[in-house]
Parts: sequence; structure tokens; C-alpha cells
Amino acid sequence: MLMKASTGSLRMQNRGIVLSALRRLGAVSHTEISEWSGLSSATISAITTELEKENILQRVEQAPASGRGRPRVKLQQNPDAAYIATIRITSETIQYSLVDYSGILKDRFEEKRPPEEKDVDAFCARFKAGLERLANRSKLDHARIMTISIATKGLVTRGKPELSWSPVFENQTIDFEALLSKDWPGQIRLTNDTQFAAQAIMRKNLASPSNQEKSQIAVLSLNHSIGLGIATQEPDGRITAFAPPFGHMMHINDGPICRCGSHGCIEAFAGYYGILRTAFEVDKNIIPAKFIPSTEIEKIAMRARQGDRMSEYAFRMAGEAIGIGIGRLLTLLGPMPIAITGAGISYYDLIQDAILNGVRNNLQIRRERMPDISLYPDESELIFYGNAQGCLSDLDNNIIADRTALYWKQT
Amino acid sequence: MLMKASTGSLRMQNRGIVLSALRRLGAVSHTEISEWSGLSSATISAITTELEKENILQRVEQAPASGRGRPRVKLQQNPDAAYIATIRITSETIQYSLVDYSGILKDRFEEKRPPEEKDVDAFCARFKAGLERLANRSKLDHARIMTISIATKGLVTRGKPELSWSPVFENQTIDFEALLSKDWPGQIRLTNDTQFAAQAIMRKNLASPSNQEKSQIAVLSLNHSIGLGIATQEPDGRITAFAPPFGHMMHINDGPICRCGSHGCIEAFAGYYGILRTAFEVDKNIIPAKFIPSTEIEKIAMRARQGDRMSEYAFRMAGEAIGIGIGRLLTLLGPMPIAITGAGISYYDLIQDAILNGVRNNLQIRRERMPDISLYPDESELIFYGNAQGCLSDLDNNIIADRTALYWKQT
DNA sequence: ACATTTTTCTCGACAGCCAAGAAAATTTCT
DNA sequence: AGAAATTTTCTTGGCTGTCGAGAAAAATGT
Repeated sequence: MLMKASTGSLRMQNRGIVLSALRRLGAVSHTEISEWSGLSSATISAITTELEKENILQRVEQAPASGRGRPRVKLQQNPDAAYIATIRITSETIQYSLVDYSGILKDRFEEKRPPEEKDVDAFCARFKAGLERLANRSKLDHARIMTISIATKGLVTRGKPELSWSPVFENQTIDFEALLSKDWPGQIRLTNDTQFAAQAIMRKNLASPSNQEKSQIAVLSLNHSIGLGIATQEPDGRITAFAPPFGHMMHINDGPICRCGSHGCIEAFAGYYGILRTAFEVDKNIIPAKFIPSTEIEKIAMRARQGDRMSEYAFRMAGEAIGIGIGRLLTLLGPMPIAITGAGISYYDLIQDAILNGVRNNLQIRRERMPDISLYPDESELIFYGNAQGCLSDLDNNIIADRTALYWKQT
Repeated sequence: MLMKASTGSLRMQNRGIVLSALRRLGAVSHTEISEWSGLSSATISAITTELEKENILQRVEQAPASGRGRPRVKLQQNPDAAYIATIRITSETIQYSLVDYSGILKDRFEEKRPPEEKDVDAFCARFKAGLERLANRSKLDHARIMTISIATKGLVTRGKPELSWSPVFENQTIDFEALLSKDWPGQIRLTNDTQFAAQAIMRKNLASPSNQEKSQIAVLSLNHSIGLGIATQEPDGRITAFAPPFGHMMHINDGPICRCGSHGCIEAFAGYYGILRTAFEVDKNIIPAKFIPSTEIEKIAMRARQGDRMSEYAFRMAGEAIGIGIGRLLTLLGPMPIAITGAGISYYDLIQDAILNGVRNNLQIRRERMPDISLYPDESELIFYGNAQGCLSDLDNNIIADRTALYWKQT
């Protein structure tokens, strides 16, 4: 309820701005921070010396003395000030990454998951062991990992890190807070992976400076299942994101069955199994297979490109489901650029027209102009980048900016 | 870009909190503001005496001396500190209201519009005259009206007060900024009316105190056309809203023609003309009539209740379009309570089942619980309340809280 | 060596919040 | 009626924070 402001929150805000400057601009000097933020040199001085004392910032080794005058001393994050663990769960593997406070990837390994894994307990045990291994390999105390941020497909319960529904475990839930909080003091987060992709793209195209409107971007992830993430940059500069279960939005009433149990979901047309079902004319009340290798879809795509009627039709249906879905999305949220990523990009040529039609068929877009549509082949990179940068940015603004929350302060 | 904070912005924030307290709690004392806001008594004292000097607040006459001790002096807004004009444009009338700073309706009158008005220039001239009349009747200088906030159906261009598309004028745009800014120094706003209805309901069910999640509500307005507004209360207490052109979201591909020019919009099934078209089996590529009196729809509803097949079917189709649309909305934005308003409430019994089905058919809602659905018969009251309160609240936080923006300061 | 230039750091002024206690205004007790 | 008690409002002094101006520092150029 409209938080009151004190001199303490004032400082917190400005500390956050200094940290954000370093996060966005890289190693920069005193003066540059002052120019970028509009804060006076004196204030920057006060804040940076404070942050140096707290071992959060450090002076970067020497600047190349580029001109006359006292050389600038650049500042940077102390990489050792904090660590975050970013985990990505896919149906095939779990990828563990360790990132230091400066954003550098310190360690990474991947573990294969048994095919069609159903045993939640076994999964949880391996997950805990994996995290343990991540900390051990870098000889890090658990307490030094400030955030454990897990990216997954599926549905996350709002407000807590619980996997509510997933393609692999379906209705079996996993509460990561309960699973991890005993052993790991840092905060535990669980987020839909496509949301991170959206954040990543938003952060890379760093906003046009200070226009009043908020800017948004939608990212469509084409894979086994259909993901969608939407990132927003608020007028004040904050970046937020969310990932609705777009793949399970109804495309048509009483359509083919989806693995979520409903009928007519977008995914039931445009997920791998949906495309395969249409192409092979499988009964619409049957899910042909739970996991379909990409090669299988590639084969259908090849046939479609060679003119095979049913294969072509399957992709057309998939494209239509996605296109109309995007059209509905844009009707509700307003025009915004669309980015497309995921393995499904390889057959984008077969669905492009339908997607463009869906976007075009929209009252607002007819009056304004067609939004940009761009392709991002490397989805994993986006997800990792979005996850890590998002965590670090939150760490900056919510934990480190707040002196009262810093209990590891050193002299 | 992450605005820097100074002692000045600190004070602005806290002045805004004091004003919000008065806005939400009514006339309250010193101590109550302090308790509600968490600010110290000394700070409240400083701020309120300042606001009194600026003639924004005043002491309320007397307190009923309810106990021992020094009696509380209640404070309230000075009604004369500012005025706002809230205008509502419907296809039949234009309603002009004048509201003082304390939120009291000072004057109101309505002007009938000529039926099927097409002449934008004539409309604009009458609109200006109406505003002039509103100020004159209360003998107010133009400069004293801080905000002119217009509520309308149709599509508003983002970022400026321009009517982009409307049922009456269709593609003829009206730029109210251009129209009014020469004569009226206050800010000009143009907003979809259902957005105000959503804001009104959100403000009336004032949020549960300080839970971390943002809360949302969707308001569906059933009339000639189908409107939808969504209001959000952010975790920090701010209330925002938007109104997507829900009625023009595609319900089914290649469906009947809509007056927006597309095919298969929700409104083409569920707007008055859509219901009439289905009931009378008019060709789906024909819009039976632009404006249909409510009595006509009531007649069809009566027949439907008496068992007439086609009438029943028409309402079932309307309900399905709305219900599935709401289902898609909830898939994208997450579960939230639904409020329904507008003249169409009178046939809600005929569409209720379809709406409930649409809401239910949703992955997230199946895992959580059914959201509340409530009816609000008096749409005009909601729209007026949401408009006025929204304007006053913005005035509080953006203009009056900012001392540097106060040029009418008095001794 | 000394002037010049550029950056960083320091100091005093000013604004804001807060805790504590003084002052004010009323009721209750004697 | 006057004193005590009670509750609220107002004031004072201390602390924290930002800012402008100028001093100090650290380099290059002559």
C-alpha cells in the first residue's frame, strides 16, 4: 500500500541506480555513472566508496590513460560478492550453471534425464544432488549462492516456486521451496523458460531512452510444446515478464485432444504431436506419442516442402492455430513485436504465412502498422541470458541496494 | 530510465501518500494518517501544514469530541483546490459532469446526439460548446479545470487522446488534444469507458492490505457492442487499467461479418446486431442494422425464454462467443474475478451457462478454483466513479504531490 | 620543473524524516 | 471550580541524504 519513503529508501533507490549503471554499461567510471544517472558526482562518490567498503564493487585494474588529466578509475562488480545458480530443466536434460556477481559463467554441466521419467521423488533427489555438485565443484558454501533460479516448461503456481503442471510429470506437482529451502538459504525461484527468453530479448534491445510508453515484446517458442513469454519495460525502466500457457489457449472448440486433457488447444495443432497427428491422419482423440524426436518432424517438413498434401496441411493447420492465437493475443495486449525461437524455427517457412495472417487480422494493427517479427535460432542462449541477467538485476535492486539486508558486510 | 531520487522526490512521494490517505479514508486526522501510512507524526505535521498553506487541505468543521483528551482535528480536501470535467460519450448522448477536488459532483447535464451522427466537425463543435457550458454554469475559469477526462466506446490511439475507431464514426478519427488544448490548459484524456468500470470496481473493493501479488479484475460490458476492461492493483498499491478491443477479438475464423470489417469477431455474435442476425437468420455477410433498440433484444430474449428455438440459439451463440473469449483471456492473463455490467445483464440468464463453461475450460482454473463472477447493473455509475476517482487520484499523485508543479500556490 | 587538464574527493549548506518531549485541548475526578 | 488525567498536535534537535563548489590528485604537455 503506497510505501512511505524515508532517507533510507532514498539511498536504496540511488544505490540501485548505481548498480544498474554498472550492470548495463559494464565497467564505468565515477563520472560516467554520474552522467548516466543524473546523480551528482558527490553522491556517486559517497555511494561507490560505501559499496567498495562492503566489497560489492572494486576498482578495475588500471585504465589505459587515454588523454590528458587524471585518468578515470573504472569500477566493476566484485565477482565474488555473490553467486547465483541458474538451472534449466528440459524433458531430456537438466543443465546446472553457476554465475558470479559480475555475470560470468563460472561452471556448467548437464545431466541427462531418463526417458519419460515419471518418478517425482527420484527426480527431486537427483536435482538436489545436482545442485550440491554445482556448489562443491566450485567449493562454494551454500550460503554464498544467493539465488537458485530454475527455468522449466509447464505451469508454475503463482506466488510460489511450485511446478503445477508439466508435460513430463503432468499433474504431479513439485514444490521447490519445500525441496530446497532446508539446505539452501538463498531464494528459490521457478519460472517458465520462455519468460526468460522474452526478458533476454528485451534486455538486449535496451529500451529507447525515456519515452513515456511502456514497451513490450512477445516471444514464441516452437518445440514439442508451444511456449510464449511476454516481457515489458515499464516507463520507469523496470523489466517484468510473464509467460501465459499460450499453448493451452483454446484454438477451436471441440478440437483434437491435447495432452493437458482439454480439446482444441493450440498445442494440439502445433505441438510436435499435433503436427504428426494431422500429417498421419491419426484419430483426433488419440495422442500419437508423448515424445517425438525432432527428426520425425523434420521428415514431415521435408515432405511438405516436396508437395505432400497431408504434410503441407499439417503445417498449415499448425501455423493457423499459432497465427490466430497470436492475433488474439495482440488484440488483448496491443500490438508488439514478435520474436520466434525454438527448434521449430526450422519449419518456419511452412507456417510463416499463417502467422502473418493471424497478426494482420487485427483491428488495431490494421490502423497502425505491422509489428516486427524476428527469428532467434539459439533459444538456450536466450533462456540462460534472461535468467542470469534477470536474477542479477533483482539481486542488485532488491538485496544489494538495501544495506539493511546485507549481513555479510565486511570491513 | 530508473529515475534518481532526491530529497525532493522523497517529499513528493510522502505528500502523495498523505493525499491518498485522505482520498481513500475520507476526512481523517493527523494521527490516523500517521497510523495508516507509517509515517511519523512529525512528518505528517510538516506535510499537512504545508498543504494547508497551499490551500489544498483544510480543517473540517469540528469533531464530535468522542472521548477524553484533546479532540482530533480532521482534515479534508479543499473542494475548491481543483476541478475536473468528466465527459461520457455514448451513441445516444453526451454527459458532462463537473467534479470538485473533494470528489463531489457539482454539476451535470446531458445532451442528446442526433441519431446515426456522421459529421465529425459538427460533433466537435457541439462538444466544445458543451464543455464551455459546463464551465460557465459554475462560473469557473478554464484554468481551474485541471483535467478533462472523456470516456468513450471504441478504440483509443495509444499515447494520445485520439479516438481511432468508434462504432459511430468508424474510421473517422477525432484528436481531442488538437480540438481542446487551445482553449483548455488542463490535461486532456480519452479513455475507453469499460476501463473506468474496471477501475471503479477495483477501487471499491479496496485491496486486501499488503499481499505481495498484484490483483486483477476483468469487467465485461454487454451492450450494443461488447466491451472489456481490466484493472490491476500493483503490489505497491497503484491502480492501473486497460481496455483491449475484446469485442473485436476473433471468435471463429471466417465467421459472420462484424461492423469493424473483420469476420468472426466476438461482437459479431454477441453484440445486439449479432444476436438479432442469428435469431432472424439474416445472411451472415449482412449487418442487419447499425443501431438496434434494447427493446428489440428484450423481445428476442422473451421468445428465447418461452422456448423459441432460433432465439434460444442466438443467445447460446452469443454466450459461447463471450465465454470462450473470456476463457482465452484468462488463459493469457491468469485467473481473475469477472464482473459483468451493461444493459445486456437483462439477458444474462440466457448466456450464463456458456460463459461459465468458457471460464471453466482452462488449464489454470481447473487446478485452482473458479473465479468469482458478479453482476453490476448500474454501468453508468461505475464509469463515472472510475473516471472521477481515477482522475483525482492521478491529480493527487502527479500534480498536487509535486510542489514544483504547483504554480497557483497562495499564502 | 611547472602549467594544464581532467577526474575524484571533501566540505558546508540545505532538505527531509524521526524520536522525544512540550504544548494544547478536552474529560474526569475531587 | 480547579486539578489531574488523557489524548492529540506541534516543535525541537539529531541524523541521513543530496548537491554545488571548490580542493586535491594524477596524469600529459612544454
